[in-house]
Amino acid sequence: MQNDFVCNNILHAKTFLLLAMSPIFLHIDGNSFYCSCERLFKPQLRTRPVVVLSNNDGCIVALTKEAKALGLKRGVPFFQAKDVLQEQGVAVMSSNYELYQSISGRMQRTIAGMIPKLESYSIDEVFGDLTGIEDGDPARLTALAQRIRARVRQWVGIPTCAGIAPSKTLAKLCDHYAKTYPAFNGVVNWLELTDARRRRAMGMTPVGEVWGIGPRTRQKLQAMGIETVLDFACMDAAFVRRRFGVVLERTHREVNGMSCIALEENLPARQQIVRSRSFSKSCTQIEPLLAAVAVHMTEAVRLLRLQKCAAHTVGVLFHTDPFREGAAQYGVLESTRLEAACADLMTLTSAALGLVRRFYKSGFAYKKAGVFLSDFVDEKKALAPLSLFDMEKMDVLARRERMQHSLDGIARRFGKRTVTVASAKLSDEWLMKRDLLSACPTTNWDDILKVS
DNA sequence: TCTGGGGTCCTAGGACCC
DNA sequence: TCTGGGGTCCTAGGACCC
Repeated sequence: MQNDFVCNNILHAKTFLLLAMSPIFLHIDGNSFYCSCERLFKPQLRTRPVVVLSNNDGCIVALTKEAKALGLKRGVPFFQAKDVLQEQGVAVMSSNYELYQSISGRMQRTIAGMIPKLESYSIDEVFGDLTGIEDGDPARLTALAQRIRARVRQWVGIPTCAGIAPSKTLAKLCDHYAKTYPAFNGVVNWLELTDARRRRAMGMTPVGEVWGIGPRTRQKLQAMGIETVLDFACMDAAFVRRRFGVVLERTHREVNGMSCIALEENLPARQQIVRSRSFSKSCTQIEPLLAAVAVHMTEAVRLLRLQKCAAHTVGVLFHTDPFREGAAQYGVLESTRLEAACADLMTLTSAALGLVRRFYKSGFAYKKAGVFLSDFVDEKKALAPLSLFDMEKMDVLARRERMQHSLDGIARRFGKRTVTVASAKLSDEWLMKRDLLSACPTTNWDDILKVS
């Protein structure tokens, strides 16, 4: 009996070890996600190339494959591409994050209903853990991925691609292959590829496509003759570590099929919150800076309270336009540590506005402003440092906290722009330019589609 | 004329301490 | 002749991601 028990345990341990050593990851993302969201409620766009612009309609951040086929590229300034866009009849849209966030939620909830463990990695991407599912049978895992794609397509209306592999980095690479080569029909499963095919695929892919290899590292690698993913995979691990550090070493292992980056189901709380925006045009007065900081602080505090934290440090940033050569430049990045951590709009806003007044200099044309919060503590511990010595101060803070609570309620019920601090209304000349903005039919009653 | 915004992690170097 | 060594904390800068 005892022996059986021990044997069983060893067996279990072995199975567990085996599973732990060979996890299987899924990566799914929306095809040209922002563009697909725009197409969702505008069927007439489905047959046209579409691009979506960054904030202030600055540059192209998302394009459909039809737009890519015209030679357009991500990151190109709008004004440079304007002629081509017009000539080719490309539909051009401003970013509508409210819409994209809402569609993203639908997409991720749909996927979450089909697999046990999910990591929401970005607005249009998820990782899933398929370890132990479908008996680990590669063909059945591919079929599962196809079912997920079909359901997202049907329920949400967004086209996706998927990759399956023993590491997150490889799963993402497989997804890239699925997008690049239509013959795969939207899913590439590393486990189903022969060794020769894997090598051929890696040999055809530029090393910069790997998750974790940015422009800088790509340049350094290329200077050493490393051009493709295959070249990179064949490098000596110790050399990679010595020359590039532990981060790239991890990526190198992942590319070789060794999982080093775990699935993170619960996103760790943020350690800082930054809100900033470029202005639609440069501003020389202090009022737009104050207004922008007040508006950004409202949103920053909303996020802070969402993760149930209080901030001990509050800061502001504002600067002139660095792209304007010859113009006088001035920039500020200043913060202050509060006596006690807090999460109320009044205290944080007045601290931030104080910093703006203190460091503002006239005679400059400002192009961007923002706020940041850091040094977070749990909201329940926020008032602790004061509690014994300064009852009066604590009373004020507690009252502000109660008021903030009411503000939260109003924002939830009537919308987040219903009540705001007066400074936010000082000026609107800095507001973002979004000339080509679409409606928000999934989050705004007034925009709901009418069938008649 | 015109060039996004919001994050994270790692490393190197300096200050300080024992 | 000869001048320690290790730990911690902080900050700035660099690199990456979408």
